[in-house]
Amino acid sequence: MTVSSRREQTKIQNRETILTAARHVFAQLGFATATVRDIIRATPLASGTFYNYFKSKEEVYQALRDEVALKVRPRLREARLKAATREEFLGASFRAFFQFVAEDRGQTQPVPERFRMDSPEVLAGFAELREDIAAAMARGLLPQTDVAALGAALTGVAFELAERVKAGADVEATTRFATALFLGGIQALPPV
Amino acid sequence: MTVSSRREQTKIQNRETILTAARHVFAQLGFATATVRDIIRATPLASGTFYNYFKSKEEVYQALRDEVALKVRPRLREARLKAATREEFLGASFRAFFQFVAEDRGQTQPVPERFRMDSPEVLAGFAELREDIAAAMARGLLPQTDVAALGAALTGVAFELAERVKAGADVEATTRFATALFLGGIQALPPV
Amino acid sequence: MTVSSRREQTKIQNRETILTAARHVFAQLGFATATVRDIIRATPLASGTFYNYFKSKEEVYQALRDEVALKVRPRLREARLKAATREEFLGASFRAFFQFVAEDRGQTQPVPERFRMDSPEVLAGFAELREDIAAAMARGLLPQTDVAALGAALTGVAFELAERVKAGADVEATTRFATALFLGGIQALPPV
Amino acid sequence: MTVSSRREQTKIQNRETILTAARHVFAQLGFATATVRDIIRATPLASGTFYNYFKSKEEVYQALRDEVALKVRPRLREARLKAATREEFLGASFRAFFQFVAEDRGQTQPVPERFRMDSPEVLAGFAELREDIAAAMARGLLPQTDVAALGAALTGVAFELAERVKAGADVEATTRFATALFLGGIQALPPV
DNA sequence: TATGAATGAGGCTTCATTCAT
DNA sequence: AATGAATGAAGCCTCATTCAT
Repeated sequence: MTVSSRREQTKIQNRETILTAARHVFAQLGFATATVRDIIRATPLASGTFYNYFKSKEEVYQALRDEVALKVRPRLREARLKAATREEFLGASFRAFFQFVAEDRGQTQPVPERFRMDSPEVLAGFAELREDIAAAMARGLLPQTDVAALGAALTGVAFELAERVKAGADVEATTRFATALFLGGIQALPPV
Repeated sequence: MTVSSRREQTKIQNRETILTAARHVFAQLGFATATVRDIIRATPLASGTFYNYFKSKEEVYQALRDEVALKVRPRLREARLKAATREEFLGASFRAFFQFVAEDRGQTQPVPERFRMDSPEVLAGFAELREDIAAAMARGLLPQTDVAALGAALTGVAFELAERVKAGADVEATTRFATALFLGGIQALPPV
Repeated sequence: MTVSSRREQTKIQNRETILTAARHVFAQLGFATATVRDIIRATPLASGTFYNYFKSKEEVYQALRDEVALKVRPRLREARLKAATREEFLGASFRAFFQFVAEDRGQTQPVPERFRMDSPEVLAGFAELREDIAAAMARGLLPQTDVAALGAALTGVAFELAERVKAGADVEATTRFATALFLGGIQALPPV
Repeated sequence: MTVSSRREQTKIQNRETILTAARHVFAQLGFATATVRDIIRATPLASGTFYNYFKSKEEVYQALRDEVALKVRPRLREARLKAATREEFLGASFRAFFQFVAEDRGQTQPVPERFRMDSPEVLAGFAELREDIAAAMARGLLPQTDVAALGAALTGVAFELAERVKAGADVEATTRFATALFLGGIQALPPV
C-alpha cells in the first residue's frame, strides 16, 4: 500500500465521518436549525478539516440527498423497467420507495418542519421517472396522458404516504392502497 | 373616529406591514434563510417594534399560514359540503384549491426549497378534510376506505399539482386531471 | 377634599406603589439584575408613569435605602444618646440594628451577590455614628481612639453579623456576642 | 521552544489580557455596570475571542476573585499556622491581609458600590479561616466561643478596615488597631 | 493535510426612554 | 397626569470561515 493510497483512505474516511455526523445532526435538529458547528462538534475532526471536504452545510446536505437518491434510483428504475403489466409498474415502484423509507425509518426522526431541497441528483430522479412513464406509455403499459402531471401525481402520493410509512404504517398495505388508487381510482381502493 | 381608534389603526397597520414584508422576504430567501432582521429591514419600522407584534420569525410564519388557511379553508369546506355527487366532491375541492393557488400566483414566488411548517390552523384544515371525507363516506358519496390514507393521497396530489399551477398550468385542466385520477384511476385520465 | 388634594393622594399612592414593587423586584432579582421594566411590570401603572416619579432604578433604590435609613437611624441614634454606660452604648446600638434586620428578614431574600450602594442618606448614617462615637469619647463613655477606625470596625462587625441574623441567628445572642467583643476583646466572648 | 508552546503562550497571554482589562473595567465602572463589551473594548481582541476564554462577565469576575484568593490564602494560612501566641495569631493574620490590600492599592480603585460575589475559591478561604480558628481553640490559643460568629467578626473588621487601607491608611497602625480590638476590646485600643 | 484559536460580521433581543394621544 | 406603542442604541452571543502552525 503506497503512502498516497493511505492518504486516500483517510480522506474517504473523513468524508464519511462528516456525512454520518451530518445525518445525525440533521435528523435531530432539522436542516434549518443545524449549523456547520453542530456537524463539526459531532465529529472528532477539527473545524478547519471540515472545509477541506465541504464548503457549507448545503453542500453536505446535497451529498446526503445524492447518496440517498443514488441508492433509491436504481431500485426504482429497475422495478419500473422489469414491469410487464401496469399493476407491476405501479406496485413495484411504490413498494421499492416505501421499503426504502421503512428501512430509513428511525434514523431520520421526524422534525416539525418538512423540508425538501432538490439537489441535481434528486431532480434527475424525477426526470428519470418521467422518462420511464413516457417509455411505459410507448409500450402501452400506461395510457397516453400528460406525463409531467402524472409524474407529479405519483410523486405527491408517494411522498405523502411515505410520511405515514415513516410513522409506522405497513409497507405492503400502503403499496396496495397507492397502487389501487392509480389503477382504478377511489372506487378501487381497498375497503377498511 | 375616536382617539383610541387612531392608535388601534396604527397597530393594525403595523402588523400588516410586518406580515407583508415577511411574505416578500420568505418568498425571496425562503423561510430557513430569512432572518428577523431581514423582515425588519423590509419595513420602515424600528427593530424593537417587530417584537411588539411577534416573538420570532416562526410566529410570523404561522400568522401567514393561518391567514392563508383561514382564506382557503372555508372555500374548501363549502365546496365539499355542497357536493351532491362524488365527482362534485372531488372536482369542486380541487378547483377551489387550484383557483386559490392561481390567485396567489406571483406573490409567493417559488423557492428551491420546499418547506412546510404545520401551524395549528393548517393542521385543523387537514383534520377538516378528514372529517369531510368520513362524512362523505357515511353519505355514500365515497367508498369506505382508510380515511387518513385517502386524505394524504388527496393532499399529496393537490400540493404537487399546485406547484404546476403556480408555474402557470391551467386551473381547469389540472382540476380535470386530478378529479379523473381519483374517480377512475390512471385509465380514466384525460388523453393528451 | 379639593381636586388638587385628590391628585396629591394619587401621586403619593403611585409613588408608594412603585417603591413597593421595587422592593419586591430587588429582593427577588437583586439590584444588578433588576430592570426598570421589571419594576414597571410589577405595577399596574404604565411605563411612562414611572418616569413621572423616578428618573432611573438607581433613584428608586436610593429612595428605598433612604426609607430604610430613615427608619433605622433614629432608633440607633436614640439608643446611643440614651446610653449611660459603655455597655449600653454598644449593646443598645447592636440590638437596635439586629432587631431591624430581623424584622426585615424574609422580605429581602438573600441574593448570591452582596451589594451596597451608599446613598447620601446611608452615608449620613455612618457620619452620625462617628459623631456619636466622638461625643461618647468626650463624655468619657468610650476611650480616646481613632474615631473613624472604630466606626469602621463597628460597622464591619454589625454588617457581617447581620448576615447571620438574616439567616436566622438569634438577635439577643448576636447582640451579646458583638457587645462582649467590643467590651473586652476575644477573651470576653461568651463561651459556647 | 516547541511549536505547540508558541500557541500555548498566546493563549495564556490572551487570558491574561482579558483579566487585566476586566480588572480595570470593574474598577472603573463597578461590576454591576460593567458589560462584557466594555471588557472586550478594553482589549485589542475580537469579541468572539472573549468567549473562547470566558462564558460571561461573572466567570471573569470569579477568575479574578480566585486569583486574589489564591494569592492571599496561603499567606494568611501560613501566618495563622505559625502563630505561637494569641497576639501573633491575630496580628499576623491582619498584617498579611492589609499588606496584600496595600500592594493591590491603586489597581482596584474603590467604587461607590461595594459588591461581593462569593466564588468557590473565596468561600474556601472563609472555610479555611473557620477551620484555623477551631484549631486554634483546640490548641488553647483562642477561647472556646462560636467559631462562625468569630469568623464573621474578624472578616467584617478586616474588610471594613481594608477600605481604609485602600484609601491610604497605614498597614502597621491598622494592624495594631484591629489586633488590640480583638485582644482586649475597645478598652485596649491604641489611644490617638 | 489537519489543527483549532482568532476573527468580526451579524443574528437576536431587551432596555430605557420619549412622545403623541 | 397617565398611557403605552415606537424607537433604536446597545447588550448578548454564535457562527462561518480563515490562517498560522
